[in-house]
Amino acid sequence: MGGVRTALYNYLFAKQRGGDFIIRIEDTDSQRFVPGAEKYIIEALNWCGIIPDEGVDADGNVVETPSERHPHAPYRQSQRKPIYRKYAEQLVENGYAYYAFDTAEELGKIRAQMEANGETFIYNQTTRMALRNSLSLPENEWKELLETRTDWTIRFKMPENRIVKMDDMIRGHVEVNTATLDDKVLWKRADELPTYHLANIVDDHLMEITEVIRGEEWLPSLPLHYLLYEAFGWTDTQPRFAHLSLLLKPVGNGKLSKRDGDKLGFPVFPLKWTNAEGEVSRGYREDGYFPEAFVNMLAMLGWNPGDDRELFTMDELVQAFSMDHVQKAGAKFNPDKAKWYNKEYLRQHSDKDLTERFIPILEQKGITVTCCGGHGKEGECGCVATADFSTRTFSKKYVKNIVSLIKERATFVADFWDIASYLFIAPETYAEKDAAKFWKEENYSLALQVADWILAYEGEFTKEAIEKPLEEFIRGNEWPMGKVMNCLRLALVGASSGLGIADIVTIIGKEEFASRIDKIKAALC
RNA sequence: GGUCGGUUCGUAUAACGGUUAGUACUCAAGAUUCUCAAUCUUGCAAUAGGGGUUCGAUUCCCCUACCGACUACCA
Repeated sequence: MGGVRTALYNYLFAKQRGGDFIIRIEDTDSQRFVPGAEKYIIEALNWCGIIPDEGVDADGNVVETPSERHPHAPYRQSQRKPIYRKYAEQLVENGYAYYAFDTAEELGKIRAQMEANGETFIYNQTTRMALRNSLSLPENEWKELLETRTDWTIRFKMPENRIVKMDDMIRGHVEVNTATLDDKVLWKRADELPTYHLANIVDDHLMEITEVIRGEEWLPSLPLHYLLYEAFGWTDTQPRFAHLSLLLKPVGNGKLSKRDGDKLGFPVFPLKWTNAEGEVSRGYREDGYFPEAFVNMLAMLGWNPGDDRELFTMDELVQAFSMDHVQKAGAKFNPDKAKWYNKEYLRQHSDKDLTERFIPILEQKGITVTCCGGHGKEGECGCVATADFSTRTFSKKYVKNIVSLIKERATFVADFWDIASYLFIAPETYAEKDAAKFWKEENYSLALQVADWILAYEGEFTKEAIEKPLEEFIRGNEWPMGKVMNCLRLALVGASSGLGIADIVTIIGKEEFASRIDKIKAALC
């Protein structure tokens, strides 16, 4: 979710200014390669409607060769391997970086030892001359190491006492003294790949990036990045930066994690994700969220339009987005609000669309949905509502009629079944509490008379037509409306819930109505 | 520990020196209906604490507290 939000803000910002949104795959850590992750990211963004202008082709593949539309390809850093070394070495030549020969194990040892003494190890001005690098070693020695060994790195030579003055589009002016910073590794001889810092600056420069909107975790690296632009002499085209606060867990402290989703019952991934260990994380898509709702909700988590509006299409977001309304503080994610957004979007969807989405669920429940009337004429499907309860076969129009009546009651399409199953299958059982409350002889004897009246009704059998006369009949007899109706409801629904009686009987038809009345008589009388 | 960032109802946020501190979600109550939802109305509920600056601070400054990020040959 956090990643999608970051991408979304980048996208909105770019589109608002007529810019391009570029996908670049930063896969410089061969140790942490996750199969399928790249494809997942692109599919997720695509589902959200965040379509890159560059980096990914129409088939959703990361572009490997430059072309007119993709002048900056390749977009995978692992494929840009040859580019970086010369930039790293240029830095060494100009005195901004140096070769370091300490192995990860050696440094780990020193670090552990110092921590045992309550000290912190930093590879910087205070320690670098005591370590093994091209600054501390005699030239002939380090040159030999450079030739013979393949596990050295290039480290940035952090200036000793400089205040780096930075600007962040969200946070404003930030200053850091370089004395507190360390000599970060920029390039690794072992796999001939850069680290994030070098790759990011070089690629942003080469790809003509004008704005970088990224997570808060990068803020501490910003001085290094500023200094790198300076060392390369690229300050005039240096991008502007914005650091987004993190998404926090709904309860307690800390950032949102997979665990929270599992524990509190909401997805933290846009799409279902299965990791290498086979652990499955649920996704918003699979949970039945509309992408518009997901995106809208995410956009409002840490940003506001400056007024009370809450519902935005992607285009409206592009219009309204503004960096100075991005929140500085971390935002706790609220799963209830996510559901509310989905409910809002659900009712905006057409009955036709919702019907199509409901059909697969019905089929899973053993319901057959057919074209109406079986006339099979092209383009006339869905015109007549038909229902056959014995074979559980219903026409599309029948389903659509129901959808239009129940969609305001649902948050997800998947709720439709729970809300309306009794319109497809007669109740098997009768809710005990409701039966005890309403199914008393003085009530159901009247209700059965009402049922007879309904069955004998000769006019047009629609809700609009029978509603009034039905009510007048009951009131005319001075029968208790609530009690009578709830007896019928018990027969029709099996519980004390659901649509109006007039709605139900006219949807399921007289025949099914009669059958349900007979059924409850046999069961409860 | 150090560096940096942050702090308005439970949550998301508005108010960019002057408001009875607004809105949405959640929750509660009422209205409505044949029930349940939906809907409508109402309600509960906040400027972390302490100092300044100012005629006046949610807003500017400082301190404290708390939260977070970073502190890898990870991104």
